[in-house]
Amino acid sequence: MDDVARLAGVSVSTVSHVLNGTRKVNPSTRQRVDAAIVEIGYRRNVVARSLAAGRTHTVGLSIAALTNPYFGSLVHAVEQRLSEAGYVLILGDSHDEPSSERRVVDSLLDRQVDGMILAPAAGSQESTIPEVMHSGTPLVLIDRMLDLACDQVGPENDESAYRLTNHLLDAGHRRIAIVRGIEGISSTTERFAGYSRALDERGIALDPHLILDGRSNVEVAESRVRELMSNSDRPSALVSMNNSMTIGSLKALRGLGLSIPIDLAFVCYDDFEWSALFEPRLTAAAQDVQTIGRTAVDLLLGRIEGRQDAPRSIRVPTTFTHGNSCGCTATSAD
Amino acid sequence: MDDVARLAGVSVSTVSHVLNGTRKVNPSTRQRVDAAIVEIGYRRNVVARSLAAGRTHTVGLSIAALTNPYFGSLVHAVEQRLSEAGYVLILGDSHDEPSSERRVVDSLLDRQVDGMILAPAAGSQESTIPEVMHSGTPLVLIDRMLDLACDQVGPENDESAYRLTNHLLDAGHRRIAIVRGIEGISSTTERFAGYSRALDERGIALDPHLILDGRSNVEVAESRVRELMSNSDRPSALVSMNNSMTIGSLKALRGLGLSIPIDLAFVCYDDFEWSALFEPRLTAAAQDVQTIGRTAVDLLLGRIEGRQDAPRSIRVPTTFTHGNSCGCTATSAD
DNA sequence: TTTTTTGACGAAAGCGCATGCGCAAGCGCT
DNA sequence: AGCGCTTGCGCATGCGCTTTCGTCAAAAAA
Repeated sequence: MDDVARLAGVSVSTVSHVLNGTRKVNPSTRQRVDAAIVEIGYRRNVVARSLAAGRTHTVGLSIAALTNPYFGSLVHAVEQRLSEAGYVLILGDSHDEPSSERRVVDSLLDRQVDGMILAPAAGSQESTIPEVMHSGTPLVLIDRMLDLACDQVGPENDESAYRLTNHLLDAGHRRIAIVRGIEGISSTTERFAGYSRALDERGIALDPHLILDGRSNVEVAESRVRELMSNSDRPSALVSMNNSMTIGSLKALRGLGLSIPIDLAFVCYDDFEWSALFEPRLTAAAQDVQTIGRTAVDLLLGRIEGRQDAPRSIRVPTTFTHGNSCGCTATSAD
Repeated sequence: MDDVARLAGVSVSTVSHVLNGTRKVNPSTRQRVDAAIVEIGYRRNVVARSLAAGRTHTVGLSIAALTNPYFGSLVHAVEQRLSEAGYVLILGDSHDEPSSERRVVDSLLDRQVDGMILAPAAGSQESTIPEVMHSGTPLVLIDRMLDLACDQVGPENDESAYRLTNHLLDAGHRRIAIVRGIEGISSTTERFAGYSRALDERGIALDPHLILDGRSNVEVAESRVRELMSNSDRPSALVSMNNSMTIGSLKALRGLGLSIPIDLAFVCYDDFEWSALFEPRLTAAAQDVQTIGRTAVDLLLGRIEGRQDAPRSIRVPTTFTHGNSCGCTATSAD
């Protein structure tokens, strides 16, 4: 920048101002500066700029498990919105482990991110999120809701699970099994609550044998479902609580040579891009990942801009898709 | 840091040195410093550190299309390796557009990334990659190979496509159609070359009607395949050149009520996590995304560390999976 | 005792920018 | 001519660190 200033015959502050448009500069001067910039091939140093200005135009995203395509889409949505707003994305994966999450978060904080979006790891350490809040860095939680006073955006869980379960109940099923996701996160808890509520309303008691913990891991889900379905007293229906659980379940069923919906009615939370070409078509509650991501970014940018109102907690509704995996004949049934 | 130094009764340089372990410090002093750090709740400012030290410990990744799950996995592999090495990932999406790519790359360069991994956008501007090379920032190209003197790592294309095509030829097919990906990238060119070569070796001329350009877009592929298969003189086999093309093709076939492999033998480049539960099971050449990502990072870190040898160009082989979509009876046939 | 070596640390000069403060010149006005 | 006002720009400080150079005392060698 010194060189540019010298070549253009102005001071560095003027160069800085034409670069940022932070104050009026005489058109002719501006041109000289621009020319000098091109001639030298000058490139601004954003690190120095960040240090001097106290802002990095950087947002950190700590994702729980990049392996999950759901989070992949989330990253995509977030990146897109951020870059539109002139921010840059720093990505970290916590592998759903509290200690990793801690490292990621610390690293992001050290890097002076202007804000942070966090998909809490399962069993996220008590201290790490409060640490962020305490640091003053704007924060919004995504996907998994916590009982904390900060902005959050996630999918509608309870009602969607309730609806899926009810759909099976309406079709006459009474022994409905469930494969849950990983423990300790709101998604799992709330979706399970919706399932319980639906059963409860019909006076059906929860049967522990029908409650499977797939721990959000495809292999685990597969083996649990395989076990369940190898018994003689199989359930007549199964509701899967997230995409990994669905893949695991389907693998298990396929492995056992069972077919949907003949041997088992099946509905699931989360949908897939390829579900349209899958037989049977899945009856599912699909998340609107795009909206979740965008909303989170908008919320965050608002805070960065200085918004001071009370924390908001936003739920993005799911879309119910009726396929034939549930085995019911209704077309637009509920 | 000033505060810490004051509280510990030492100079800032000592604090810096205990923080970084850059010179011997008397244990008792070190403890005083550590205590002061904890007491104050001090957190290092990586931005200032980067400015002073001239290194950011940051690597930029410009991906061609985050929407594609393949790139999602790539991001995951890269992030993992980087974080193991103590680096942080800055992510940008070029949406397969040269102008976007330009912006992303410039932004990364401005941010003083220590190195950069780039999945070139289709039709990447002539100038943008040379710009990076010229800037002196270590660079490795990923997924799509270019005719440039820099490190590159991508999948084996030609041979894999050759093998897939040959597999169909061996089964007796003679009219074999192909859905290609987006133009102007090595993956498309090389895979097509493999296809051509296979046909050529059997003395079969290329039939323009059987060469479909899906432009790496699911919808485009779907409509092209639909067109093709609506004709009376259908091919007896189809080879799809990447995962989006496969989804598009399958959608089209399903839409037309055609079934694989009865109405059409099908093989594809790229495999899916869910392909195991898909009927028919796909005969496919699967990329080893994990290896590609890791290799790229290792290459890059080497350069960052100062390696100066000639640019390497690494091809990661694919894995051939024999399903039943090809309609042939052989079990381990080729 | 004197000299050399070594270990432990401080002072200060930047790194490349942003930005508050201030100065000078030009303007219309009284 | 004197006044306030605007426009256009330079000076200099500081953002929070790293790192070179140098100091000083204690230990080792002479």
